[in-house]
Amino acid sequence: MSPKVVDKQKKRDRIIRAALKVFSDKGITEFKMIDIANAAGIGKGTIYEYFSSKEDVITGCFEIFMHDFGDILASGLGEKSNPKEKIINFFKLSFQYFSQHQEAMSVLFDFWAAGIPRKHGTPLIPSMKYEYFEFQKYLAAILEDGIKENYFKPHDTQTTALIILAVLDGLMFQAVLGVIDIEDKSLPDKISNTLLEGISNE
Amino acid sequence: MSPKVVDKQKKRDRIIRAALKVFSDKGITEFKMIDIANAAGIGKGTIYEYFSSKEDVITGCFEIFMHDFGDILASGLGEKSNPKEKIINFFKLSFQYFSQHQEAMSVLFDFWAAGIPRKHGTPLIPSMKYEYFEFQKYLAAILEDGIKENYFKPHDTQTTALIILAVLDGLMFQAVLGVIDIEDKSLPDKISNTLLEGISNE
DNA sequence: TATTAATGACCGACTGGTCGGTATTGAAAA
DNA sequence: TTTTCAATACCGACCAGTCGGTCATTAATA
Repeated sequence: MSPKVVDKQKKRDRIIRAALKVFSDKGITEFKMIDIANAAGIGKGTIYEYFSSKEDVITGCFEIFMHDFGDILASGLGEKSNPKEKIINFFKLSFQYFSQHQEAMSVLFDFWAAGIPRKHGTPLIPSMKYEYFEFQKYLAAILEDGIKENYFKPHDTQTTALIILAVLDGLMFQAVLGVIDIEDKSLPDKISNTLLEGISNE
Repeated sequence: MSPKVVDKQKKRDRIIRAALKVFSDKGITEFKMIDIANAAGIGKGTIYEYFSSKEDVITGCFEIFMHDFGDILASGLGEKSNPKEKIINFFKLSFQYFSQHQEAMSVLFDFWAAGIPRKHGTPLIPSMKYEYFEFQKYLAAILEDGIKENYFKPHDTQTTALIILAVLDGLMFQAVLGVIDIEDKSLPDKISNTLLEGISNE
């Protein structure tokens, strides 16, 4: 009377991991459902037991992706370091994460593009804007602390937070393009130094 | 004995303009050839008189796009201004261009994603990396001048050039996402000020 | 044996590209 | 001036291939 039973969550996760791998090989615009099935070692129909549609797989992956990355940052930027160190570490941790998950980087840009609102129709990933605001708030809070504690001069922290995110986005793009080397350990320092000290003479 | 003759280049251009409009409505991953035909007021078959394939239309548009933008920069950053002003103007001109061509911004990210190399197969826009290097060289040269003329302190100009491009990429993304307002005239100044002076206290 | 999980053959909607035919042009012939 | 005609431009119905999603069937489990 007891039926066959599997760990639904675990299997869903296995499909997502397979999907992320497929995304990095073929890109979000090119992959087929059968690719994921093959990568996960299951039948195509089985995917539909865990996801309602192709779109659902993509958004599911995006959520896992952002969640993972957010966790890395939150646990890496502990309370022990000062605001200046936090900003430096933000870049270090990001670079580290992406160099350990090279396949995630190119996927990121497909997600980015899929989050762009179009004149007609909803973006594929509507939560993108929300996620972005979360990161902005997080960074702006660090900057505010830094001003209070005299590490930073008073400035528009919301805008600076966006600049920091912009730099990170742009650099990840350059890494995927092959313009910079994500493994270059001196890069995070150079970047944070530029942002902190500027390039102007005096 | 003389056949009907049309200005091939002009018509090709008309198709590209129509395509750019379609791209911004539907995105590069969603548009159909018939969309472009309708937008250009011609038959679908006619497109294939001017382009060999759907892909060819996309890469053709990319080239026009980069060409246009490069021209704007080259003519805007005249020889009369000093290196510091040039950096500031780089952001001003870019913002101006994209606020005047809002439809181009979201297309830019589709291009970006289409330029990303995948493990299997060639990227849709292989010239992306090359174009990026061109912009980097251009900016690095301005920075070198600035160091020589004592506007900037000595630093790694290649990396800074990439940071500047990264900031621009990231901000355009934010604009498309609706996180920042591209019309905000104070933004280019804030950004160049941050890059020039830094945020550190002393 | 009851119940759930897994499957992959199948369906049908969709679309890139083709191609046979039509329209337009302007120089040359009448 | 008018007609002719060959070269070119244009068109959209059609074809062939593709792929997301379904569901009847089978397998596994307790």
